[in-house]
Amino acid sequence: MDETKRRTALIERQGKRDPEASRRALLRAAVTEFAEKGLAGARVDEIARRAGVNKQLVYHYFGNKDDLFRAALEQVYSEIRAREKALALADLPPAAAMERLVGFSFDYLAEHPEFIALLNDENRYGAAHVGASPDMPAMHSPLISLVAATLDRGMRDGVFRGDMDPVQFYISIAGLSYFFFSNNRTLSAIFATNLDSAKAVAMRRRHVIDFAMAALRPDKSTN
Amino acid sequence: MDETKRRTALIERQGKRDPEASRRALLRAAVTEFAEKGLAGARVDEIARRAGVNKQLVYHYFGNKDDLFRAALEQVYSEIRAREKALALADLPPAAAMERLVGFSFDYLAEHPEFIALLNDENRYGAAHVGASPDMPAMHSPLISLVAATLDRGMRDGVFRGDMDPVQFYISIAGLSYFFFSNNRTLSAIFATNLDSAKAVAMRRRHVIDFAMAALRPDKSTN
Amino acid sequence: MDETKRRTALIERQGKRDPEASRRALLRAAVTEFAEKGLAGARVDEIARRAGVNKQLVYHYFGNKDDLFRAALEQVYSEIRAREKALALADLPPAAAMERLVGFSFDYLAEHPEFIALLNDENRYGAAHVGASPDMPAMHSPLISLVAATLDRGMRDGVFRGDMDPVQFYISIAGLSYFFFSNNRTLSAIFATNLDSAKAVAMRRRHVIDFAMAALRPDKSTN
Amino acid sequence: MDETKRRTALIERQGKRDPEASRRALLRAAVTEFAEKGLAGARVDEIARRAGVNKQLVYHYFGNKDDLFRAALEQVYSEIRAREKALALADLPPAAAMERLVGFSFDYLAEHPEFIALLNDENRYGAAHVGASPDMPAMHSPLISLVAATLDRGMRDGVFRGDMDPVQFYISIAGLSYFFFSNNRTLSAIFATNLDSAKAVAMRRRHVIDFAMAALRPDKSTN
DNA sequence: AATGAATGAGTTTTCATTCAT
DNA sequence: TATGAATGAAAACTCATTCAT
Repeated sequence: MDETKRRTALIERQGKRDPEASRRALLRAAVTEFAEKGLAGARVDEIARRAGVNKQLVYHYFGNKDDLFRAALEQVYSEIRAREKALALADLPPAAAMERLVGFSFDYLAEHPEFIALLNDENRYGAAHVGASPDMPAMHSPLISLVAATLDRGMRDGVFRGDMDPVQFYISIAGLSYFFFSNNRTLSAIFATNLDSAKAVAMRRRHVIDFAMAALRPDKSTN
Repeated sequence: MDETKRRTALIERQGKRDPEASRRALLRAAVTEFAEKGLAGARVDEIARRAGVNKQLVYHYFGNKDDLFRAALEQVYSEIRAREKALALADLPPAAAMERLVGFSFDYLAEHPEFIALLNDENRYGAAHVGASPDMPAMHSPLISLVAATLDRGMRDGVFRGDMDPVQFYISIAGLSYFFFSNNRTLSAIFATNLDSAKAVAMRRRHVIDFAMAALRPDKSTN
Repeated sequence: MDETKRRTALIERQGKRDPEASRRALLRAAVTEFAEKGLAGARVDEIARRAGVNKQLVYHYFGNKDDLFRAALEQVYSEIRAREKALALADLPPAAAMERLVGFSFDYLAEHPEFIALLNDENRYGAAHVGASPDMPAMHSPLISLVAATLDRGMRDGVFRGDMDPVQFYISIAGLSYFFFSNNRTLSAIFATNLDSAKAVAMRRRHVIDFAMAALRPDKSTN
Repeated sequence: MDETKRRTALIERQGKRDPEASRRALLRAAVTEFAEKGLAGARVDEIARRAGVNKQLVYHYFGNKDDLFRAALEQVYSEIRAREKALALADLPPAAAMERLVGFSFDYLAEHPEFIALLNDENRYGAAHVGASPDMPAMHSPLISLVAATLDRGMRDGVFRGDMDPVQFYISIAGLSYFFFSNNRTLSAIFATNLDSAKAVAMRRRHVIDFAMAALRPDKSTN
């Protein structure tokens, strides 16, 4: 009895013995640590420390470091997917919808550097974790459908050029933003400016939207 | 005589007693290993093994693992810079010159995955190595001048729109190609296609050039 | 039951799962290894082996080799301090008390060569570890108070000369014993005798006490 | 001819190709490095660097690190021996001679910390190097004869007590000075004073001479 | 569910020494 | 005599993972 009481007190005091909370804390800590140091550079010790739980729980909940990375990756993917779902582009005219999509894509990367970091690492190792997940395409088909539908609407309306492949277009608009953020530091060094400032980011945002929309214009010169 | 011959053979076979060759071999091995595994994942042992020299020579010639990474980075940067210098865009009309520049940028990344890999790692660690190198901006100014000059010529000729910032434009054309290669594996998984095939690469190449040139066209609709 | 018994046996045999015992074993092994080989010559591997624990525990419990040395040093200092406290000199008349102190000082060094060895090393490196410890003076003030009090009593009684500085005196009596032990081997070589024999040690002990007490006598010739 | 000229120029320019000078430089560098870092802590690379010669010369001239240590030890021993020989105590009355001897012993250690450092290391390793040198006792007999002769003269004159063993006495006066210097840093820490200052050294010098001479006085009280 | 202790295999780095000229 | 290159063995320290409770 006494022992039980002691434990209960401990739990209440420290907020422990909430398995789901421990799991969540670990996952959040993993995303941060993997983003900062990469898969190879991240430390299991540090992840547990950040999460405020015992290191062994990593193995208890996730199996091993690699599986924890996979879970972290799925976590960030599912977060962006959820945000994309909420975009409601169908309610907007095609040009406005597309601008919104490009802007969202830019803003999301601006606000989620950990997404970029995890993706880079995953690509370094040949997308071993993502590749092992058979439901990846299904998970992302809504996105490509969204792009395709908006492109279609714009083409039908005559505001977009008629020969734009949705996958290529998606990669292009993603690339315009992604590269700016993922290589921000070396670009800053190369061009001897600080591309990390709020002003530089805002400028880039305008350029990206403008650049994408310009590329999408019908080619009047061929008339 | 025989002794001399034996020795010469030994030297040729094993590449001994040629310090410059040892250094070069280490640097080449470092580029490969760092590209494959990243800074944290790369193994000094493995680099020495690949180079066929004693591990201690890494420390002898380069100081430590970090400095070796810096040297590898400078190596790949200087290689692309050398190629860029040989472009001779001034001899071409602006549109052709720009297409060539975009095409080159794409092709170089296609052929040099190690450049992308090293750059990604450098950015993960906040460009610590590039930032420490004071001659980085100077090293790359020729490139941005090239873009600016070509843009200027095209704008003067009226074949390019008049409001294109050269730095933003450079980042955009680089991003269109870079993202495709750096994230090739996850993109392949997401879209359930193999973006690594020769055919997919050729298609992407056409798209990138087309996309960039389209964005560069003067806006006829505002006439 | 059987399983429990087996486990208990295992624990007793191997000393597992007793963190305090592991720590103590490491500290004891460190004192020995550092005494034998010095800070630079000591091997962390060997310390762990001697202690019968995993090498990593050194880093787990003590941080690094240097901190382990510091801990070993504090250990030997605290041991001699504990012994000094137990001397109870105040109960003896001054001359007897002083003889006892000098004798103790000699005996302690005779029985604790590791104390000398660690001290020598600490001095070689500029007392970096001791210097970093702010409670060193406090730790040793009882000793110097003891010497000062005994000297005072003897001077008041007229059995000691009146102008003896306690710090200088302490250094002198320590030096008379310390040098004999710390340089025992080279002295033996130089004088072509074995100063390590029980007989030689006993002779030296008599000499040291006699020498110190003689130096302490009031100077009758000045009457 | 041309080759010869080139070499001569090289020699004159760099002062190389003077074997004896190289040897001397190495020995001097070895004494310093071993004194600072100890036998285990000293680096052959560093010794060569300090001497300004190629590392291989260490092996060429001295065999290996251990033999170099032996040579360094013999070097410092022979230096103090030379100084002791020049003392000319026989010309002074016994008390003055003895004061001079004690003072010299103190001053030499004050000015030659490297002697103390090398000796400490040699003792740590069980005087392995000194023990291997068969001419050690012979090398030092002049010293002990000097002490014995001076003691004898003083005893005959009645200014020294009659029962002082020369070896014990030598060890005592050496110890009074040696311990102060060898343990200067820890003593400073323990007593919370700086025993390294010129003033503290001068004070100690007076104390040591006084202490030794007091211990040497005939015991008037037994009359 | 949770923990602190413990481990073995590895990783960077160091270093005395030898090689080839 | 002198040198720079090269090496193998070992050192400190790290880290993912498992154990015992």
